[in-house]
Amino acid sequence: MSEGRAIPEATVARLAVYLRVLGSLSDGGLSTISSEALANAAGVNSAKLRKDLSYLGSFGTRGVGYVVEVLRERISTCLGVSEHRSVVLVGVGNLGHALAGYGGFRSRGFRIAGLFDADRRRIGEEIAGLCVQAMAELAEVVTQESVSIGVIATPAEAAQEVCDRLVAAGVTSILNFAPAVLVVPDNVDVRKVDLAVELQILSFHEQRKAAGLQVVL
Amino acid sequence: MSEGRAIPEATVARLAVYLRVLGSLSDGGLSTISSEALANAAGVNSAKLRKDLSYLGSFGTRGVGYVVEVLRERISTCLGVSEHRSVVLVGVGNLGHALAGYGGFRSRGFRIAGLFDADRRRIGEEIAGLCVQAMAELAEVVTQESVSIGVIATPAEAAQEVCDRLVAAGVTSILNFAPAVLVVPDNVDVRKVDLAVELQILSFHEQRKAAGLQVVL
DNA sequence: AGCCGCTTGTGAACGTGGGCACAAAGTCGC
DNA sequence: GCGACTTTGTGCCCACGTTCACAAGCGGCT
Ligand SMILES: NC(=O)c1ccc[n+]([C@@H]2O[C@H](COP(=O)([O-])OP(=O)(O)OC[C@H]3O[C@@H](n4cnc5c(N)ncnc54)[C@H](O)[C@@H]3O)[C@@H](O)[C@H]2O)c1
Ligand SMILES: NC(=O)c1ccc[n+]([C@@H]2O[C@H](COP(=O)([O-])OP(=O)(O)OC[C@H]3O[C@@H](n4cnc5c(N)ncnc54)[C@H](O)[C@@H]3O)[C@@H](O)[C@H]2O)c1
Repeated sequence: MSEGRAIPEATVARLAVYLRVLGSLSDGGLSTISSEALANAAGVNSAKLRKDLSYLGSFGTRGVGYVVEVLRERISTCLGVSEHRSVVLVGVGNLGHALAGYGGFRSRGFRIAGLFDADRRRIGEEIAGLCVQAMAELAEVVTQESVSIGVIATPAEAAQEVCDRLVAAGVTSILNFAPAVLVVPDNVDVRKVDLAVELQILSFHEQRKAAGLQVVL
Repeated sequence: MSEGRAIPEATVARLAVYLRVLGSLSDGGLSTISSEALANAAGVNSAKLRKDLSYLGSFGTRGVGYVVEVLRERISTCLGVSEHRSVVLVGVGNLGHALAGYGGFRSRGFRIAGLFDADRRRIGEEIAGLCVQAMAELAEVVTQESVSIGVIATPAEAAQEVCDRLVAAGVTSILNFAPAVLVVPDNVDVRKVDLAVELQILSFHEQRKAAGLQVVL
């Protein structure tokens, strides 16, 4: 199966996980790995893993497995992180501070090209070697540094406005931490992370478990 | 369709979103809402929304829509957040601080029953009215306060160990922010939030868009 | 060189979820 | 009270994703 084939959304998400797991493994000095072993480490079914990898071409060796370095290379390229990709972060409050200082960004293929906030008092503050800038400078940084991804960590009320400014500046992918539904043009991708939603899903299953016990009693 | 029916995972996730959107709307004084309007606000298809709600029973009024308060009540109950549910947070570093201070927790049905860290220097520190406690006290708090959900915000290396302690203490749902695959018993649910994975998924689509342009040129 | 055992890559079956389209059921105006 | 209009609830079908199972392929051992 060659490169040009459409890769399912679910597969893309797992590829990112495989890449992370391979990162830990190759530190361990392992040079090849079987689908079974990698699948275990990633917490998925081995057939699924093989099918996922088959979308990238077939470069495993039957009877042996996959060469770790080739695999990493292949997945990185597919995900577009074989060289660092630039992101901007808007909203440097509680959450924004944590994100700005987070090393996992860089080690997994991203570079923070700028921090932005609307609050004058925050501007100029230095976090992890970067200065917080005014919103007015957003467009220039996005253009200058070829930023394609924007992260929103402002309050929900400001999210749509910030989103619009990011899109106007040329950003075509947005990761939104604010609990708000964003409206964007067709060519822009949005992913959202809502902590409360995650907890509520867990809560739902707790509810179920409790109900199950009731029946047993 | 009555209560006992199995609710699809995808529906549960959306119910949580509907609940959030209803929160903003009922502040607006609206007493009823049509599936069309709510679907728009939540960014989904109206047929899908109606099907989702139908799993909770049929309590809409044809020709009118749904009574906002009834709807909120119904979804809250289904998700098990009609009264506050207790959670503990382990790992009060950069991310943990932000989470501990986050108001969206409480307003969406959760109460932080305890903050825990392995670092002696962090113990005793007060955040949002709660003191950081030693890991040794974890089990007691979980039991005492009927905590069912644990949030892990420690480094990846410590995640499995922390997870094991949470499970041993009686926690049956875990939200994991550490980039690590957790192994848990069957009766325990795990959800993970991995920022880098989210960014890599966006990056993949950027890659695609760029490839599309190449073809055009 | 040939055979054996291991692992990949994938066809086919199955299950879940999404969306259309419409009948059923209610409201509102007259 | 009746008819026109609105909106729900859902049957049906299609697309996507998961899992099983196995033939094909490769390395290593004799
Ligand atoms: N803190 C958490 O742990 C957490 C967890 C999940 C989700 N969230 C969400 O993330 C978002 C940020 O949370 P927080 O706790 O960091 O809030 P915060 O209030 O501490 O920070 C928000 C920051 O955004 C800035 N801001 C406000 N309006 C802006 C605008 N129009 N343009 C640019 N910057 C603007 C503010 O100046 C502030 O610095 C919120 O939507 C929150 O719901 C937070
Ligand atoms: N900071 C971010 O924005 C961010 C974003 C995404 C994911 N993450 C992940 O979240 C986790 C925490 O990130 P962070 O930046 O807050 O790290 P951090 O180092 O600032 O905080 C980690 C905390 O965990 C505590 N800890 C370590 N081992 C422990 C143990 N065995 N038991 C209990 N507590 C222990 C430490 O004392 C520290 O307080 C990491 O896994 C990181 O990869 C962080």
